[in-house]
Amino acid sequence: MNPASAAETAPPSSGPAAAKAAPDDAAQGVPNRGRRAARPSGDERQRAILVAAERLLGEKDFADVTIDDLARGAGISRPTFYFYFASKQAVLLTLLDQVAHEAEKRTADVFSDLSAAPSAAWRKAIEAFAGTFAAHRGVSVAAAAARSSEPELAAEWATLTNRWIDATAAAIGAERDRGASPAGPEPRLLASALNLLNERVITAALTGLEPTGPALRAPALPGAVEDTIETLLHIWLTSIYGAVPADP
Amino acid sequence: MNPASAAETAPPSSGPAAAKAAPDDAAQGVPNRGRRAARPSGDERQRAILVAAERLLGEKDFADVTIDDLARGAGISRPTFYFYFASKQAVLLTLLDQVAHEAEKRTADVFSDLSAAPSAAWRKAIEAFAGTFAAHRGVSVAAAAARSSEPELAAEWATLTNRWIDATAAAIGAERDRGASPAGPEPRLLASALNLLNERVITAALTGLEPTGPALRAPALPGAVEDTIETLLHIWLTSIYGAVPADP
DNA sequence: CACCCTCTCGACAGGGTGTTGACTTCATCA
DNA sequence: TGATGAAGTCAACACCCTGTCGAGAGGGTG
Repeated sequence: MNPASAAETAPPSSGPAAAKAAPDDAAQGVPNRGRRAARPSGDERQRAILVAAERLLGEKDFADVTIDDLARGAGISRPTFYFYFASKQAVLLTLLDQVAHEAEKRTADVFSDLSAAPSAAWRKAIEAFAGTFAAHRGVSVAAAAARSSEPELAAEWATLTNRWIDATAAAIGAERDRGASPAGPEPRLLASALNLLNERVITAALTGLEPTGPALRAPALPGAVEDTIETLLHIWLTSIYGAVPADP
Repeated sequence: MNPASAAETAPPSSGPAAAKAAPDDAAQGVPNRGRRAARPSGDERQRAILVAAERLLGEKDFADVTIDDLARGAGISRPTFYFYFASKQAVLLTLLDQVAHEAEKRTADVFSDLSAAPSAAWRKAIEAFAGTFAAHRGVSVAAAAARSSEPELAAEWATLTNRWIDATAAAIGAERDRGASPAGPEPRLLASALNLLNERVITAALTGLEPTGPALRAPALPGAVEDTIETLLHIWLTSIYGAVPADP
């Protein structure tokens, strides 16, 4: 049995390492970044830990996941876990890196056609934002939670959201420059607030138990998520393109 | 078994009507989450724990505060702590109750003069919101952080913010009824999003600045907090009173 | 074959949580 | 007054989780 592949219930028998043969693993089409071995390679083990972590984060809170869970999920012992990661947080950090990397692709050309159809473009941006969170619900929720007690995680999260904020601020500035949008708060300040708005509303929707309004309380209702996105879009559009009315 | 732990640490499978309060907490609006009051020295001890907790939360993360810290801060031993509170979380819950109780007063008449000067009224509301957070920075930040792993805390936080959301939604509905504001997203949906916006932006400001001291009162940059509030107000006003522009 | 380098885990140390059971105080009442 | 029982207190314990150490087991390489 190969502990790296799908062996879920890790055999606690430490005696004979059963996974011994498996000689021609590298003969296949997938080159494994140069390293190959009879017993599962370090790369495979490391990936197994990450896979186990993402699966466990779909089942329970990050705080409730122990290092033993991670290790057994990857078919190794707890001390061996420390050969690959310094801590639980380091695993989450790596996972967050992956999400950030994927998010970069997803949001690359989001603001390309702003002048043609602003409303549609902003909607695309918000949906890209929400889609990135939703596609990695466990990691997003865990990172948002652990952020407050883990400075490294907070820093990584900050750089991730700063990318969005920078892009948003640039887009707002461009809209003002071409006269499509009136003056208002400093673009970066407005962009920060709007992105924090999205972050909070979306994580609230993802965690479920939050005060996000009647629509999200009953997720069975069709259109609940669409209503939320529609509300976000309304706030983005009015705050970017609308002017503050004067008091009577 | 302790009298306190019997009441507070509710097993998830136990009776649903578990929040049966002790008969002696009718003197205040704050439910008694600790021990059932009996001896004055006991009350003082309980209060000493709460005071120590709020002080410690001004110095370090909630996760870094141990029960031993709390106990020693109150001049008792660790086991004695359990006579008064079932857990660290129960202490934070009680602190959050106090904040909620105080917040209720603070935000009672915030929307009274909306029709006279809408902009000024909404600003007052946002400042009341921010002021409540800032006045209890440690508790707010700790509760926002622990919320994700403590369902009871999440529920308490939800009822707290739901009060604001209800008031906001009612005010938005009133503005629409009197013709001051155009149609838009469902009032409660919009109110939820706007309140989550405030929560996130304000906690970000609270955690981002100095770890100690009244962050909102004396920020590093003079005017930084005013700018943030101004940005929030801009988003509130435009999203409540502005209409979404049509795409060309 | 000898050597090293990657990889593995049993065993330990340490710190945190929550519980137990014996003990002290003290108000109350027969 | 002395018995009673509830309120309050804590040393010691059981347990869980984290992180480390040192003794290895293999393959790759000369």
